[in-house]
Amino acid sequence: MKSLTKDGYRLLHEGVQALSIVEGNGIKVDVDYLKQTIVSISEKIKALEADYKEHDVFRQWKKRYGEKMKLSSREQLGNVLFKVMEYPVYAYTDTNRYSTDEAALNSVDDPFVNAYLEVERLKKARGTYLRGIAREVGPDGFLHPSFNLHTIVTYRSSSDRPNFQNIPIRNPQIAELVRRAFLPRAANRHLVEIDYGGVEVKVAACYTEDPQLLKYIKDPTTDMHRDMGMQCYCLSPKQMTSSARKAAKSKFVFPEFYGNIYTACAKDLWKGIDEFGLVMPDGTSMKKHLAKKGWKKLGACDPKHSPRPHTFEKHIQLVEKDFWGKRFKVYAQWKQDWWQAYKKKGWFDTLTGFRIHGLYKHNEVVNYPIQGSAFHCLLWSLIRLVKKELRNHGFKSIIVGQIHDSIVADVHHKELKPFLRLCQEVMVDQLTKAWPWIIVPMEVDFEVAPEGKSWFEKETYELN
DNA sequence: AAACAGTGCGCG
DNA sequence: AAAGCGCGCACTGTTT
Repeated sequence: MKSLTKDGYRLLHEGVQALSIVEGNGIKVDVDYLKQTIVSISEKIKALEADYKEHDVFRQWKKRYGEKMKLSSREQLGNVLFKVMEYPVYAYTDTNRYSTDEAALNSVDDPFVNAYLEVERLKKARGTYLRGIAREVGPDGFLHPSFNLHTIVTYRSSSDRPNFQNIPIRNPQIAELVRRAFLPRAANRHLVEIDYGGVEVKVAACYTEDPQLLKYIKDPTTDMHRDMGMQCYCLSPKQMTSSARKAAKSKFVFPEFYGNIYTACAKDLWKGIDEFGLVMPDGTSMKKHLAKKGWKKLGACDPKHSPRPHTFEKHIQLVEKDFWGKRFKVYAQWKQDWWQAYKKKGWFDTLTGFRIHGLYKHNEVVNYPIQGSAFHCLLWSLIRLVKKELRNHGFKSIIVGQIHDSIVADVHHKELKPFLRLCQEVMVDQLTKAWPWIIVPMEVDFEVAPEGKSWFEKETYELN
């Protein structure tokens, strides 16, 4: 990090100061719950592993490795499945070993792998999270994760000891297991999360000034993810569902914005049909519906070969072409121009006051300014709240963490509404005034856990 | 024993 | 133009 502007320097300097206060505040942890849960999960893992012996894969594994057999060795498992038992190889790693991630194991039609994946999920929760948190928690029952600003190439932040920015949430069972350990610091307080809605898309619109993207953001009657759901799965407005919207958002729109290509998107959208339980309103299956539309099977999804006709892959190739060629063509042009300018100069500037020098790939050059500046919106607001507003208002409520586009706070019950109002004023009104390059409306969403209850129990909260 | 590369997986 | 971006952490297997 050389060549910063004065504004950029000041943001990081004050950011470090504000985050050190957040680190000092810390988060209350239910240590007894952690201890008990580690024990009960260990018993569950033991019981599940006892059933392994019934399976052929386990017997073959034992036969091949004997004393050296290790259930935690994916390399051994890969050799047993793909070499010994000769299941079809799903993929290879960078160093030409058998790929044994979740997708590769799911491709194997054997009951053992389902049990194995379930146990591995529990072990991840126990090891990285329950034990990881228990190891770092202080004798007073508070956790003080570090937040770093000076080591991240994109100009976002990171967190460690433990990493507070990757606590499970997507898998509801695992989320409950881990998040029940996080509590407010007193029975009359709430854990609260305030997040910027769609901030990366909004910042992308500020850089690219794409009129279509701006319209989607400014006109609340439009919905980009809904439109893309209809297009990807060939649905009419009446056939469209919220699950198809979610699938399109996470499997097409965001990946495309970050530079993924249609082959990978097609594969994920196809997988998403089962993952999101997508069916037609009349009960017919989504795959049958797509076949009727002329897309009969997934296709090879190999970037080296062009897609075969009547495949879903072919369809998504056309959707992608429309996405960048028609729908967001100004965004596409911006990416080209931005990349060309970088190649000529050797650096690029962010809207938040940084000049980024060095050797970067195309996707990095077009993604970093957007990811970095989106986080800087959060950082600016956090600084203003921690170093100024919360003090001036004499609040007992404090900020205890930060997750890229959201703030986690420990809030006194009596201060709940004024605290949220203040956050909204800083994160929306004050920020927009301070940074005139923000040419779209910002918004924040609130989640609040009941008084004295854990982080797992947070719920959407309407401020009025 | 410590360090390293590789793999996998949790989050935004 | 390249074939999504970033981060931290646990674990294996190998080397120092």
